[in-house]
Amino acid sequence: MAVTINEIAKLAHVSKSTVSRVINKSGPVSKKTQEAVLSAIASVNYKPSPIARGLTLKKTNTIGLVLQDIRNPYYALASWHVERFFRRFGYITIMCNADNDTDMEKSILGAMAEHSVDGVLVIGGEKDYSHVIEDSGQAGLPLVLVDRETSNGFFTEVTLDNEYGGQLATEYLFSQGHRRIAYVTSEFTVAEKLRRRGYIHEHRNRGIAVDNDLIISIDEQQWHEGDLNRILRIFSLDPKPTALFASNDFKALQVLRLFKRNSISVPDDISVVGFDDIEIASMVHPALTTVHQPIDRMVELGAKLLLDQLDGGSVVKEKQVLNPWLVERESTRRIA
Amino acid sequence: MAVTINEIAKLAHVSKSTVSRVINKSGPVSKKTQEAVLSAIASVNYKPSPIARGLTLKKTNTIGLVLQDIRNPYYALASWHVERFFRRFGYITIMCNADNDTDMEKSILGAMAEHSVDGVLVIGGEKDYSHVIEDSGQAGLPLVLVDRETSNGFFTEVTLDNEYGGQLATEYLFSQGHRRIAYVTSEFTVAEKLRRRGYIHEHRNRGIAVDNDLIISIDEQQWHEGDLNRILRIFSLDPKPTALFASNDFKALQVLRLFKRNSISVPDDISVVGFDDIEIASMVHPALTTVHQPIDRMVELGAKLLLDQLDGGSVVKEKQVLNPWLVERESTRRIA
DNA sequence: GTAGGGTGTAGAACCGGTTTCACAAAATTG
DNA sequence: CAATTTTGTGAAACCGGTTCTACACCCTAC
Repeated sequence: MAVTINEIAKLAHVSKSTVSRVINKSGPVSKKTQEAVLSAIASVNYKPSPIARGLTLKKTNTIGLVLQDIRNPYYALASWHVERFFRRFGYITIMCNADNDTDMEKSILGAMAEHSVDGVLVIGGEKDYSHVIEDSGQAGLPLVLVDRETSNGFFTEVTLDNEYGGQLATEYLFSQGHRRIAYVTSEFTVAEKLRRRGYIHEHRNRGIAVDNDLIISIDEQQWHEGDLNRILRIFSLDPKPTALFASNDFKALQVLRLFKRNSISVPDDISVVGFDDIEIASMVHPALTTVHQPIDRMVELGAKLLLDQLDGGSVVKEKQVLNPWLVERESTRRIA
Repeated sequence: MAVTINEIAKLAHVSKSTVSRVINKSGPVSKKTQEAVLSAIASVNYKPSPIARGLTLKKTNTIGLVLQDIRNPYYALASWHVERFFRRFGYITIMCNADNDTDMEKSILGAMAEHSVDGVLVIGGEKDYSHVIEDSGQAGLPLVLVDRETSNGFFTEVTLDNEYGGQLATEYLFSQGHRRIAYVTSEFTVAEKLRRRGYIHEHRNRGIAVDNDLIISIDEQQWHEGDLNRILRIFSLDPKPTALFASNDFKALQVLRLFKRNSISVPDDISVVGFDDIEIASMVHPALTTVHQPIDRMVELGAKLLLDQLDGGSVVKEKQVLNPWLVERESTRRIA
């Protein structure tokens, strides 16, 4: 179908090895033949096949991207950065969703190895990663983990300091005069557990006791009537909380909606802080004060580390931890 | 690195052609040798390389997905469906963002052809597609377009009946007793133009004159102060509109936010209808009444058509048009 | 009993590249 | 000017598969 190296060789009256040399500058070629080959290439718009090339070079210029669910804006944004980054360096990105399923993830990793990706970037996911060590170790596949906490030090990792983030949100609310701060979370993810730790840690720093009645953990993706009531019940506590910290923006938005329906004004009746700073956070009313997670930087750092590995650079089997920061918007206010 | 067909051949004391025959069931093999080969394969966990295979078979089990911007939830959802669909059939999806740039799109298509994808699915994008005909035609690459209006009939296409959708929204508002309906749009996309046509068409059907003062076209991605004021000015018209139709949910959400800031109640003071039914539409308060675009079906139909083409089935160079439907939520109400 | 028709298998060619090797011609050196 | 190195090039091997061809073997049939 497409034009091959042999035809170029014929056209330029040289051998295919010479053509290869010209293309890759991999050996001495006289000025004259080089021009002949180049013009032959140009005349038929020849592009060497990455497949054939990959066969001998063991390099496909393809990287695998494993994420949990592209429908989640968090991963969508991350994958946007990944694809953009690697395209700049001539790589094509293969994207697969693991849907928070470890088995799926394993099979995806297998498929990627089969398809001879040069390296894999894994973003997110909560379970420990030891089960893929043998697979990836066996394949010797360069692997970088972004936003995935693991206990072992086998991988190159980039994560966010979630505990510090939880502390940041809490500290901010304290600084705004709040003393009773509710915390809405789930115990699904490692990140959320760490954020909770930050919340508690900051209370300790201030010498303020943590009231467990203020911590509402809802272990459901979809909130039901009962869950909503549990949140509303914080208003019958004495003294009432004046602020609420949600373990992520998605939860914060649902809280915002709940309050609106029940004619509870934010931030007049209660201040609300989220976590992640997803795009919608600035679009709702009141716009959400939240802890910003610099996914762009995390992903780019991860991508860069992977690229370094591919280019034969030193392998950094090290955890890089980035810091979040607080973005002040309309959902919080200072109180007396 | 990885184990090859030659080692299997050696292990099973047969030739590599026999191994190939066993794997692909492409020729007669005795029971005994088959078992020997199979057990050799199992013993070392051999997986044939898709790269080497692709070289002769000209089939890579890879499909290219071109979209405008994965950060847009619309495309994110679409790509989720695409990836899921093709993975079921053993295909890997390569995803690239064109960022609404035709040149970029062209180069992406080139890169995909180079990487020998078996077919390409293009989702969205507004410009005419004729510029890629020569490229893709030359490469003979199977290509399916989803949600991309083209004038020529060169491609297999799946689109939404946007005009009907515009009509649907308008008709619904009429049926709820509204007579003065504002329309907020931009003239960027073909889809929006068609939706506007539906809005006008439905007015004609009802014998109601279209008031051009009610049509507000803002040709900016990001709305500024002046744009917002233009929208607010509809309330000084006489008679005031009682409903507003936005050409997409993103605009509708911004309108909702604008109204909230100006203490205009939705749906009490004015009803609002959007278009697309993006996920956030049901999460805001009041939840948005909108025209649902069945991206899932569109994408799956497109993917299916592409798959048919890959499997050597008949090529449907035909435009398939799906219908949207209205989803009633909280942002609209019946008036006297 | 031997010609004809399947099986079952190995060997070789091929896919489209890269790379090693050999060798001739040109350039450098003593 | 002979000896040696450098430069330029083609032939061949290789990457890991698939497929075509050839051939041996066994079975049926006339």
